[in-house]
Amino acid sequence: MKEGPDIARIAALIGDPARANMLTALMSGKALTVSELAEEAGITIQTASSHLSKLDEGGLLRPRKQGRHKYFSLASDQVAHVLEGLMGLAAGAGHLRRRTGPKDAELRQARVCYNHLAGDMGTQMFDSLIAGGHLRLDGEDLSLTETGAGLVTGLGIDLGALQKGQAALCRECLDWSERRSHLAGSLGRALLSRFEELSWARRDQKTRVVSFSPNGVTEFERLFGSG
Amino acid sequence: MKEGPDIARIAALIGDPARANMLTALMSGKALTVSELAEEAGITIQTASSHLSKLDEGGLLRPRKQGRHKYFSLASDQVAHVLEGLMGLAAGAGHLRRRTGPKDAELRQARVCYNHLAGDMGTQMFDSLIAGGHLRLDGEDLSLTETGAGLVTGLGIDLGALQKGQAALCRECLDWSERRSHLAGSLGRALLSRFEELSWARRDQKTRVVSFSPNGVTEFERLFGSG
DNA sequence: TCTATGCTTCGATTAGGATCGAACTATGAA
DNA sequence: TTCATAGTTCGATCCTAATCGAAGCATAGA
Repeated sequence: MKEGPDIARIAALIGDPARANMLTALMSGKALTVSELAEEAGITIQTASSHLSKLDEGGLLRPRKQGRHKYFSLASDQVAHVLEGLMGLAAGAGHLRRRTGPKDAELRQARVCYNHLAGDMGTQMFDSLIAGGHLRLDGEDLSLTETGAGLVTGLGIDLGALQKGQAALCRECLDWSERRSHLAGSLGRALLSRFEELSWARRDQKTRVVSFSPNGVTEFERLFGSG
Repeated sequence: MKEGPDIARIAALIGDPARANMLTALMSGKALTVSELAEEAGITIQTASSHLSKLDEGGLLRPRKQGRHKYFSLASDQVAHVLEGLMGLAAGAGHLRRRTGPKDAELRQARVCYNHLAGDMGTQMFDSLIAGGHLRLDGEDLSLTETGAGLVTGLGIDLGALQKGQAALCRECLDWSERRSHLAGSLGRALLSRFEELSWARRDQKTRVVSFSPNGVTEFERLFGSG
């Protein structure tokens, strides 16, 4: 009678309207701050903070501190999957929220974040590397797998030289427009440099926009295509 | 900001310990009466009755009156699927319930997930079917190949009858104890039924444990052996 | 250093709902 | 009919947890 995992704890976490609203907002895949989630749920920041620590403790969220902000995203695809299932039960047809309208299209598509690729293409590359098993995320630590090393070397990047430096090879970076992770660290920097060397991409001199050539787009899609 | 399906309402229904216990009991696939479910949850019949009408109103259960008894079962595979997903999250968060007894080991080896085989043997069968080319996984879609159809028919299952129903033939279901996929859908259900018909396996009356006979183990290994 | 902002903690209040006793209805058996 | 069993409804109690004001930290920027 009392066997199996404690499903009630998790379900009760999702079962509060305020928390459910926050989780629904996070289904966009974006990371959101405490204040944003508070507004999303229609409650004060204090209350939101309390809710978020409960959700975190329950393993549903993944928090990341960045400066004085604290970003939350869903802990895993598994969580998203369960939430979607619940939505299916609740309505059968209800669906996701609309996205925020693109303001500066070029910037949102591809731009430089310090020294690596950010924006839509940055997150796409990151997601593809994870999905393809080239990059592995263990808690906070990001590491390159063997197949990932092969992919990078195949692009003509000297991995040994990168590993000599004292900077981390792989790091997650969260940027403000997509609110999702993309690849930073020395590898992230090397990849963008390599794209430029291959004339796949070119940085605009005055803005942070990164423009891809037609050939660059093709190659990028071949390597990191979502289809 | 309050648009979209009301996931909180459904999750709150599952989030009460007493109701969660009843739902977990119903994961065995059997229909249970109000009194049985009350005992299962450790509450009085009055309270159980109140809970059950709420679950019914929420669309999670399917009630059937039979004489002066009222039998409840889960409303659909979809409900079972969400419950199994929640178990996966709970198990992942380390919120396993209480003592791990010998029952727990049996549950992990082979159990009923609503109406199909789960646990170690469930995932083993699934993996074997994939590896043998009997089942093909394309993204989210799972389909039976020609050789798979042959295998199933050879077991004495009427594939044509299954395909007539409106339920999906093959579906993936995530296993909370193994954290891997096993086979759900009408085919998953048919396979378990067939194992029972052949006296290879037998469901425990009170728990979700599935016990295989010595001969059943042999046959199962012959068909889905990992060697 | 000082100020502004983002978040957390503490305490008090309050509302919702889980629970059970008791009474009531419905079905089946004698 | 009368009795027994299964389930529902009602009312009162009680307890959990959501909520927010206020104060306390922590970080960024000047």
